[in-house]
Amino acid sequence: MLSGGVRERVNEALQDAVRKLGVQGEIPDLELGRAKVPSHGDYASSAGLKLSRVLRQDPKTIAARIAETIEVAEGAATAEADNGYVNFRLTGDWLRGLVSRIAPGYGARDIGRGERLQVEFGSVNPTGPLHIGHGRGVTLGDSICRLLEFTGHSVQREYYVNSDNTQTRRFGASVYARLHGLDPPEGGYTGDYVKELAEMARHDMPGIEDLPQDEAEPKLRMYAIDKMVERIKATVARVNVRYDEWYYENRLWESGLPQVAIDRLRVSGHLKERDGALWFGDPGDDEEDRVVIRANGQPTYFASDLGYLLSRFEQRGYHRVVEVWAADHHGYVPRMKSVAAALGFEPQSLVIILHQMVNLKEGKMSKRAGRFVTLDELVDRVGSDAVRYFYLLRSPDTTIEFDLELAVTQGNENPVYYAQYAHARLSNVEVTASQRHPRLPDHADVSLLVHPWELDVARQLAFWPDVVEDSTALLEPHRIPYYVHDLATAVHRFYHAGNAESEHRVVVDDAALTRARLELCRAARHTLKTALDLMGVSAPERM
RNA sequence: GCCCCGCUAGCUCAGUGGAUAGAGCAUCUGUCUUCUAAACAGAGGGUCGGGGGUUCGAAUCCCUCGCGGGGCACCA
Repeated sequence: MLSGGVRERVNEALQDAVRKLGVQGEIPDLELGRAKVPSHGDYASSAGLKLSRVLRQDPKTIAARIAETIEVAEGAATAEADNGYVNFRLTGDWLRGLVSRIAPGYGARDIGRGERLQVEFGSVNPTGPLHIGHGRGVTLGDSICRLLEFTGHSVQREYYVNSDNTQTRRFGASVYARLHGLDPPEGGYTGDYVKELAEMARHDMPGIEDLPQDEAEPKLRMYAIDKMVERIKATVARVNVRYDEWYYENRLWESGLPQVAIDRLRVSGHLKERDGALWFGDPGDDEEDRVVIRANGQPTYFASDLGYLLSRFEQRGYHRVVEVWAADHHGYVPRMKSVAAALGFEPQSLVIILHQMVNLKEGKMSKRAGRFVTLDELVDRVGSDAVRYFYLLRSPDTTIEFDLELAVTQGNENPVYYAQYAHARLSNVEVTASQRHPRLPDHADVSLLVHPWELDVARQLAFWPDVVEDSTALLEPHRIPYYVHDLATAVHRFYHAGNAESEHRVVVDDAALTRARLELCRAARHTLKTALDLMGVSAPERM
C-alpha cells in the first residue's frame, strides 16, 4: 500500500473546497489535525478562521460553505461546520472498508522515492564498551533508519570508527602501560577492561612486550580497537541494531580525501596559517576559526571530518547525510554546516540530529574513570525490548534521568508489555478461532462490525499512516510508541468487551461474525507488528 | 560571558498557533466460572517556571528573568 493516509485525502478535499470559494494564489495553512474532543469528530480544521481575513467574511459563514460543498474521496469522512471550524468524521463504511484492505506492512509509503541517504549514528570512540548514554544514540539512529526504509528511502547505516585520533592514542598508551604493569598515563583509560585487553594482547601477540614503545603502541592500539569494535558489534546486535558499514578512519587517511578537501578549501580561501597551524575560517561567519593541521604537523579530527564529508557526498554519492549525535557535540554543528557549505554542499543535505544525555540518578558517568553502567548490563537487567521502548519513548530533546532501581524493578508495569500483550492476544484469538471454526468463510463481511469498540480500533488504524508520515518528516520516532499505546488501548477495550459479555467475543458461534471480527484482529495485529518492528521491539505471539 | 536542551498532574513524560491541556506510573473504587486480568471501567489530581509582547486565538511564536543539565581545545 503506497497511498497516503486518510488525512491526506481530507486535506485534498479541503483544498478543493477552498478553491471553489474563490481563494486565489497560496492557501494559508488550514491547521488540519486530529480533533481533540470526540464531539469534534476525528479531524478538525480552523479553515473558517484562517480564511476570514483573505475572504473578508465571517468565519462561521466560510466554514459553513466549506462543509456544504466539500466531498472527501471514497466517502471517507463527512464534514460539519462548527463555529468557524470544519470538523471531519470518518464514516463507518469507510472504516470497515479500510479494515479489509490492511495487509502486513500497512502504512508503508514511497515518500523518499528511492533517495539514497546515509545515516551515521553511534560512532563512539572505540575506547571502551557502550554505556547507557550511547544506547540512546544507537537505538534512536536505528529506528530512524527503519522509518526511512519503510518510507521508500535507500538507507545506508554507518558507524564511523575513530582509530587514529588523540583519544584512541591515549587508549593505546593505556593498554601499553597495563601490559608493563604500570598505571595509565595522565588522561588515559583506567577501567579494568584495559587490563583485560593487555592480557589478551600478551596472549595473542607474542613478543609484544619486548618491542620498544613507539613500535608496540600502534600495534596495541589497533589490536585493542578491533577488540572493542567486536564488542560494540555484539552489544548493538543485542538491541536489534544493524549497521551496513563500519567505516574505519584509517581508510579515510589512505584515500587521501582529507588532503583533497584541504586543497579545495585552500583554493577557495577558507584556510589561513597562524601560530604555525592551519586554520579553517569561513570569511562570512563570525564563528571562531578551527584548527585543521596542528603546529606539530598532525591533522586534527576536524581534518578527517573534511575528508569524511567528501567521502560521503562525492565519492559515495549520498544525496543526504543524517548524523545522530549526543548533545554534548552541539557546538560542532555550526562548524560542520559551514565547512560543508565551503566544500560546495547544500547545508540542508547535512542533517544533524542531537539527542540529550542519559544520566544516572546515582551519579555522573565517566568512561575514562571506568565507572559506568554499560548497555550490556542494562540489557541484562531489563531486556532488549524494554530498553528500546524506554529509549524511544522520549523526545530526543529530553534528558533521560535513568533510575536504575526503577529499571531493575520494572516488570509487569512496563509499558512495553502493554503493547506486546495486545499483539499476543490478537495472535492467540486467531488460534482459538481456527480450533472452534475449522471452516471459516474466505471472505469477511466487514459490514458486521458495528460496535463502537470495533470501530474505535478501525479508527486508530486509520491514523497510522499519519503517524508514519509525521515521524518521517520530522525524523522523530518517539511518536511511534505513543501511537502503539493508543492502538493497544483500543485493542484491549475491544477484546475486553467479550469478557464482559460473551456475545461480544471475537470467537462466537456465528461463523460469519467470527470471521468479520477476525478480520479486524488481523488488521490490528499487522499494524501493531509493523509499528513494533519500526521500534526494534519484538511482537510475541504468546505471553 | 556566549551557545544548545529542558521546566506541563505527586513522579516520568506526550502535546505540527486552534475549541474543554493529555498518557503512563502512583493513590482510591469496582470487574475473572475468561476467546490470555501483563486486561477493562471509573475517581481524584494543573497558575503549562515568572513577567511582558505578537493576534480573532499562545503550553506552542518573540523578548526578558529565574532554575536545572550540557557545551564553549592545536580532545572528540
